[in-house]
Amino acid sequence: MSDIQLGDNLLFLTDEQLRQGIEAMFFAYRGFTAAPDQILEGMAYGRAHHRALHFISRGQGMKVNRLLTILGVTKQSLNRVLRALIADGLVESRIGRTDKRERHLYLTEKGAALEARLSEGQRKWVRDAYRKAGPDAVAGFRLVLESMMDGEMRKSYASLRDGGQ
Amino acid sequence: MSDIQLGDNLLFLTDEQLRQGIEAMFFAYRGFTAAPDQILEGMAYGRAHHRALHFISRGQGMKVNRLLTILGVTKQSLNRVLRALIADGLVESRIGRTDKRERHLYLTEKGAALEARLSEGQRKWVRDAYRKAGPDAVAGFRLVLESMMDGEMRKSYASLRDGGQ
DNA sequence: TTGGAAAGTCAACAAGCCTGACGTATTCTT
DNA sequence: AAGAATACGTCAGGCTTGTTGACTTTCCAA
Repeated sequence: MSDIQLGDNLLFLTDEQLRQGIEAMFFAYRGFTAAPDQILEGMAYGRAHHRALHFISRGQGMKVNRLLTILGVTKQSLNRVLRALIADGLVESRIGRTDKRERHLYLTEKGAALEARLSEGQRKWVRDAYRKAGPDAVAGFRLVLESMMDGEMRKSYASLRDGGQ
Repeated sequence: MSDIQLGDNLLFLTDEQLRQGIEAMFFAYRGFTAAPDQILEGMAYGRAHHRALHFISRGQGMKVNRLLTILGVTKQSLNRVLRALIADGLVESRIGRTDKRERHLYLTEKGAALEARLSEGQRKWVRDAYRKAGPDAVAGFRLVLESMMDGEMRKSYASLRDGGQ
């Protein structure tokens, strides 16, 4: 392919530059999941449980369907995870008041405690990286990640940020 | 925990900021893998095969052990993937000249063709995001990702960049 | 009242990771 | 020369997380 790509703003994006970005993303994501994975190993939970806890924590009372959309998995896949969390008393599933078909998901105290433990480890890890890189880099980091999201993702992302249900 | 963290350089890192970073990483990584996944679906290969092809392409003649370290998986796990790629004529495994225990991995023409197809899709995707975000943001993005890597990862990352064996 | 949406369940399966144990060829060390 | 170490491959079995397909229950709304 072409060696050099000059964008709108003279952005130099050689294939080599892009490859390095791809590899950086790969390695960084591994580190990103390492901390919570380590806490979870030995417990009967995995990454999927962590993700469910995280997003339920973010939007208490969230409907199952919304969680499904955010996670981007099938309901059958989520169901297995959710069933375990509910059975173990980490998540409570309450029937909707106005629409009784809906199930609203809440973390119990026990669930919130585990979520906090997982979250703290991961935040510390991100914070350390942010500190090393500095505030300007962080702003750029966020901007690129947001540019990477397509319409659906950005909607989920924004709704979490704004506390939307 | 604390609401506001003032770092060395007045970096503001509320828990909310950090959570958003975590979520952005989660969503972005989904998009990151979507393009190659789509190309691969229907073929008999998955993400693991893509990764192997990518890194073999980056370091032609790479030893199995090095690929193992980069990927961070067990040899049994890699072996299944590699066996398929070799059987299908995408990867060639040559016995080492100086040390005959070693196997050196090369992409065949066919392997290079698939790798290129996968890579082009992913590079296009990254390039689009980079364009949207702008060069300053890209520099920050890279800096944060590199800050996220621990020692081992950074070594792998740097060695690929420098063409080290 | 009937069609359809929302949620849940069961079954079967695959990818991709893991551990443990073992085999083989080769090279290094003593 | 003998034994230890290295590099790689393989068999067996298991776990998590994802998939599809088929089906039921509950409930809303036209």
